Amino acid sequence: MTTNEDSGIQLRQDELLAALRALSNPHRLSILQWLRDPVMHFEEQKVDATRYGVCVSSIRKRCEVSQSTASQFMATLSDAGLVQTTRIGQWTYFARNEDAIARFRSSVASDL
Amino acid sequence: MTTNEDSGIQLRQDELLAALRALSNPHRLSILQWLRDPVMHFEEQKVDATRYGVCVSSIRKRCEVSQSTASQFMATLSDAGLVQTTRIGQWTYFARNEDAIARFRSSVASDL
DNA sequence: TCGTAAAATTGCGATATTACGATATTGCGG
DNA sequence: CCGCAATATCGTAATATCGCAATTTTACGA
Repeated sequence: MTTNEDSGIQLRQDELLAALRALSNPHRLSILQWLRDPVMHFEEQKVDATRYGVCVSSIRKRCEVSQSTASQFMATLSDAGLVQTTRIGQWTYFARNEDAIARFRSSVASDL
Repeated sequence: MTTNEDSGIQLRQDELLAALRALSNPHRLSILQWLRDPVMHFEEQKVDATRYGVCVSSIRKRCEVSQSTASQFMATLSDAGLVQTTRIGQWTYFARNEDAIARFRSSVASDL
C-alpha cells in the first residue's frame, strides 16, 4: 500500500521543473500575472472572471496572438498545474490554481 | 547585527524571466540546488567550496556532460545573476548569489 | 439535424536550445 | 618563452519550442 501524497506543501522536482518551464515564456508569465486581477486585465465577459477566470478569446486579444497559440499557452500552464479549467458551454475558462502556485512558491523558497 | 537590505527588493520583469529561463533546465536547476551544499554534492577541491563555490571541472563530473556544456550552463546561470564567479588562478569558481536568489524568491512571492 | 461559435488539435516553417568537438584564451610553473 | 591545465568561445548537428493557418472536436440553438 503506497501513500500518494501529491497535495503536499511542495512540488516534486519534476513538477517544479514543469512549472519553471511553463513560466519561462514572456506571454505565459504575463498571463498568470494578469489572472491575479482578470477584471482589470481582460475584457468583460459573460461569467464572473474572478470566480471562473477568462476564456481563450480574451487571452488571445490581450496577448495579440492567434487562437491556437493562446489555446496552447493555456494548455501548457494547465499541464504544469498552474491554472484550473472550467468548461461552461462552448467556453473554457482559465483561473489561477492558487494552491499549486502556493506550492510552487514554497518549493522556490525551500528547495531552491 | 546585520540587516538584509535585499529581502524586500524584487527583480524587474525581464530579470525575473531570465531567472525562470535559466532554471527551466534540469541540469541548471540541479546545479543551483547542489550548490547549497557544495562539499556534499561535489568532489573535494583546493579552495573552500563553501566560500568560493566549485569549479567547472567539478560540475562537469557531477552532471556528466562535456567541459564546454558545463561552462555554458554556468554562463547562463551567471548571466541570470543567480551565481557569482571567482577566478583563482586557472580555475573559475561558481557560488550561489544568495542576494539574487532572495530577490528571485521575493519576486515569485509577490509578482507571480 | 443543420449552421455557427469556441476551443483543441494537427502540421508546418522559423527560430532557439542543447550538447558536443575543436579551437582560442587565460594563467601558472619551469 | 614554452608547455600544460582549466576555462571560454566557436562552429555544428540534433532536438525542442514558438507561433501560425488549417482542420477537427465540442457545444449550443434554430
